[in-house]
Amino acid sequence: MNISNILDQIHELPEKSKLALQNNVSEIAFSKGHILLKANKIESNIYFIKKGLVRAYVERDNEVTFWFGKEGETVISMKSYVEDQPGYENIELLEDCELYELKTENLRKLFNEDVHIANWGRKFAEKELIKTEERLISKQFKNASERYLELMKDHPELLQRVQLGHIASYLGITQVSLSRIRSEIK
Amino acid sequence: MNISNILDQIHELPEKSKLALQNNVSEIAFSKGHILLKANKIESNIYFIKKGLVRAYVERDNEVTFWFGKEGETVISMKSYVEDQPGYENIELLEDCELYELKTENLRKLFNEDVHIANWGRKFAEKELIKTEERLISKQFKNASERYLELMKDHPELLQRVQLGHIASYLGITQVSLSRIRSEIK
DNA sequence: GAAAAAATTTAACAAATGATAAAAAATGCA
DNA sequence: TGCATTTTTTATCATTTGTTAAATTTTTTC
Repeated sequence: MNISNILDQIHELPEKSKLALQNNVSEIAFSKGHILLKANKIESNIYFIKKGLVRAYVERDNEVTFWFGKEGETVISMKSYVEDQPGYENIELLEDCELYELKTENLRKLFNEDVHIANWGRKFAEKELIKTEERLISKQFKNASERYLELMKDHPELLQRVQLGHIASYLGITQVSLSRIRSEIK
Repeated sequence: MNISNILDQIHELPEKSKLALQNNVSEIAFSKGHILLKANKIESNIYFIKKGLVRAYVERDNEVTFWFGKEGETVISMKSYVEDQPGYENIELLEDCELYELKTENLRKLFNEDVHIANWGRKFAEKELIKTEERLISKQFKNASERYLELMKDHPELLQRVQLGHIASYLGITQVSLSRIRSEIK
């Protein structure tokens, strides 16, 4: 997935604005297991995933996974990006990844200079918001097995690429409960 | 809470841009029980709450409340606003309300014309996103009584203004469970 | 202020999920 | 290939939350 497609997929941009963004993007690769963003730290970059898979998790007694990101998606510490404050999430690579890197600082400059890029950034946040809102609502009505079936339907490839412990955590249940649910479904 | 404060609280705006926004805002009042936004309908306005309290809920077998809005907050069907598609939420007034009304269509025009307003819209979505993300994470680690205590701490006034059935639904539990939790805490 | 309606609590039992431990299966690596 | 490690499943019991119904309290209305 190339950077031009990724940017357009968020919101279409005039050629000139898109180039301005692309000029601030560099490519970088890390291998599986690498921690890309760290909790309790102000992050100064955002990343677009060219290839690979990552997860966001919060540490408490246990680790709670609350997001998976794959090709075309954006890796970002919202707290850093929006409020310039340390975020709560760690981002771990679940596969070797190729990434596009963009400095938040440069993006902010572009937001102030170019109305198209400002609206692109607005669309980005709006779309993320809708996804998050839908998950919150799903969590509020559906029990664990319904949420599992929903995930299988919407993102079947995740089940191939992610170990079940992380999936269970993402669904808000223990791995043991997920195993039980899976055995009941068959 | 006046419109100028509300707009600035989202993100500060140069005087000229703020006036451009304010010129598109009109005042309107409805009484308790009124349904301000309807599910399965493309909404063409957004509202800022000058005075009063509302809730957003989704209908299934039962009603699930997933948001409360009070003075200074924005009432919006994200699906309509972002994707021009019918939203899933109803917005009901829990108290008599005074509102500022803004046509989505006019706001969109301003987004394209004024970089300050585009960035204001970006900040709005970003801040809403952070709030939603925090709720999702809270839902993922915390059990019902922890979430109740958190709500009591962060928004104690809600408990005075909203009936417990709605609070229970917002917390993702039944009213009976909430009663049990409340009796165990005392 | 009394009757009616609505909201909240209590109780008893059912169902879903968690915790812990052990067994089985899959994966990684020498 | 075969051993060690990690992941997943299974089993048992504990805890939390849901369901239903009834009792109590609060609010609304006449």
